[in-house]
Amino acid sequence: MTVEIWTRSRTHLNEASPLLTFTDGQEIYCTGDTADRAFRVAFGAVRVYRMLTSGRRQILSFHMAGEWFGIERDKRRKFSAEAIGSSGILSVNASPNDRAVPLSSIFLALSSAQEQQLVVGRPSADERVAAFLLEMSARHHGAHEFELPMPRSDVADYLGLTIETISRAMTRLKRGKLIRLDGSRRIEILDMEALKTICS
Amino acid sequence: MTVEIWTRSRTHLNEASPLLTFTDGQEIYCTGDTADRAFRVAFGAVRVYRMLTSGRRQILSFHMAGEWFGIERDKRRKFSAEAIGSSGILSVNASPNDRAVPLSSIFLALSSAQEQQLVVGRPSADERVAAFLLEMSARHHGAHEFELPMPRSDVADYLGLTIETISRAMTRLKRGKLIRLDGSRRIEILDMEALKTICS
DNA sequence: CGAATGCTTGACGACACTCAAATAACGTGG
DNA sequence: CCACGTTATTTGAGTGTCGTCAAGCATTCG
Repeated sequence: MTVEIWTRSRTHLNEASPLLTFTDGQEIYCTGDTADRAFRVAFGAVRVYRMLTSGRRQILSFHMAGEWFGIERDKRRKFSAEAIGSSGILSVNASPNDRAVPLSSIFLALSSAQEQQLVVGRPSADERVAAFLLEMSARHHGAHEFELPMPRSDVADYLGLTIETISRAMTRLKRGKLIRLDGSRRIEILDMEALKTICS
Repeated sequence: MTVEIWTRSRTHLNEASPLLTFTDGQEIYCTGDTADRAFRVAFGAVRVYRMLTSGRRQILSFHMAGEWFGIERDKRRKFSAEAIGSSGILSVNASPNDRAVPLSSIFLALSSAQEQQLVVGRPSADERVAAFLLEMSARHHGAHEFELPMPRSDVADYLGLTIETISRAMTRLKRGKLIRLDGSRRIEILDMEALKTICS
């Protein structure tokens, strides 16, 4: 159930962009839905994923404040989207070739997918986790210290690893003085260059 | 060295689309080049890839006749492209938001990248190889029998595996009567449903 | 026919997954 | 504010799978 709070802006004269609020884990859209609208994160975060019949979940992308998501080519959605924590989402009634969705955001989605394709193609767990931390840092404007909005299970399904392997990789990076952990969510990158070297 | 043979068509009044021919392994563009043109495969095939400092090569995508490639967001190319076998390429002088490049091809690139992201995120070699064979079949209009244009080493770098693992997975699928091999390039899919089941 | 290349198969080690337990973090109600 | 229960994360032990190294085989081309 989505609750409409207030109308934030209008991108087109006839298209309202209401701000919807979602609680942690709440569904924003689902595989099979008609893909007749695009979304933008106002606050909080979002995960876009697909379930396999085996029960495995594969997360394609995370989206933070300001980012567009839900841009799909086909009429019916191939993926699902959920809020991570309490989140605010702007919904735009827009077909894919509508100008309400900037072309740059489509290219950004392409670029991100290609980048992530290369990350999960890496053989080593440390490389994937290092790449993930660098991506998260970049999303926080290159900050060396930031908070992960998602639990380990999300990171695991994003990197194609298990939570145990994520945890062990984190521990190795911690022992190597590349990062510092404050709780499991708060990350401080101590050696950015070393992380980049791991990713080659 | 690229050889211009003849002018195939004109998508804009001021933009020629010459047909260029490339030999096996010949470079079409390279990381760092200015991304001021898009390409389309006339015949043959193309691999788009990136080299890591470790010497590892990661192939992002293969492109067959009729497909667009070389569409990148940034001014300078992040990837390289090579011909697979003797290939003909149409070159279009076009910026990303130029209408010479159809929006649908950008969405196709996005969709393909997301799909491949999910394939390489799978833990098992058999799943990746099965997904690859299904993709290749789909590219041949769903044919059950087709010829792979690329060697095992390309498949390996595309799936994030080694040639040995590719070979073993192929052998397992062969032994399970899911496929038949005629040489190493010619594939016949004997049990399409079983392949799809493997991919869940 | 011989050499070169590409593919397959085998042996072995390293690393990630599974199952299991311990610890830490979190939320709730007293 | 603390005690408790719940969930999340870390750590440990053992197994399976993939990568590495090496050899054997097939295919192609001169």
